[in-house]
Amino acid sequence: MLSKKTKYGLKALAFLASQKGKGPVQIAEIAKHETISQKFLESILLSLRKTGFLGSKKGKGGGYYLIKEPKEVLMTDIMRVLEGPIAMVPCVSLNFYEKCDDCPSEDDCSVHMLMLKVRDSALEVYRNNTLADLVT
Amino acid sequence: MLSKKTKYGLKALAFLASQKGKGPVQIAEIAKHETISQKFLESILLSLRKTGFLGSKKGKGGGYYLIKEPKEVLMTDIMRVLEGPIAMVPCVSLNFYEKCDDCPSEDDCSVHMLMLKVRDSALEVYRNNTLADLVT
DNA sequence: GATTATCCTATTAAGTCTATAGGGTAATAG
DNA sequence: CTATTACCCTATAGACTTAATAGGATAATC
Repeated sequence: MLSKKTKYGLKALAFLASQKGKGPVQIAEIAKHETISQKFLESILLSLRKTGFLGSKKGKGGGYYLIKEPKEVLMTDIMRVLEGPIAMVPCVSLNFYEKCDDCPSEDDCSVHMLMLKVRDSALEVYRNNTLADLVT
Repeated sequence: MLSKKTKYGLKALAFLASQKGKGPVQIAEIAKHETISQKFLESILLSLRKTGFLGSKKGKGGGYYLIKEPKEVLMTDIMRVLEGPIAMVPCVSLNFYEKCDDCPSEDDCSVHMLMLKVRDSALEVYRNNTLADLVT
């Protein structure tokens, strides 16, 4: 299940991409347009700023804006920041690898190979889509 | 994230597939071999029996056994029973469709199309893998 | 009829997710 | 310089889900 945080984050990013070139957009405007709790959205945008996707400007006329061109922003990078690992088990995660605590051996795990295939198929989608693809 | 229920269920099914032809296998034996809490596994096996994947025999010499040939059991069917929807949002789910409560319109949702692609890619993997593929 | 092993319900402990509260800080306009 | 605007940051609470446990009921076998 996709978390609300990720879903709202994606919607906000897509909205900002569609407003590209019009200067900073206020949280309140994004929240209203996408029907998202403003306070919750605030924390999501903050994390997107800290991870380098968004810039912000304070005070009157301030708001959030995209730093890169939508076409340059891969879905893999967005998803990892918002949702975390793309893999469904830590033992097949590229960026968040961990040994599964309930598995004595990865080679003997009947689930390992299947989840590897699922991860690869998801990765292919995310690698072939950018923020620009969310807008059109 | 894959739930423990699903992971344990898959491991149990794979073990039963590897023991195919040796008669019923006791819960205790499966739990020990896969290092799973026996009581928790009990409830998982029960749900797999109620959904037609496993048969069971009570009393001495009893246990669980596969009903179909491992090659005949598609991963799509197993995953839907154990994990639930394959889609990451209800609005792109084939078997568990629901309108997203936070979306006024699916056509205007920037996330919808992407999640459709992710679902399709996962489906392709699950449709091309059977229980037999977990064993080898 | 004693033993074995599945069947079934209820409950709890832990963790995560979503959202809210309440104020602090910086920039801008006049 | 001061009032206003809008982002910044931490803490916390409520709801929900998951993982696991407890305790016994039921059915089959020897």
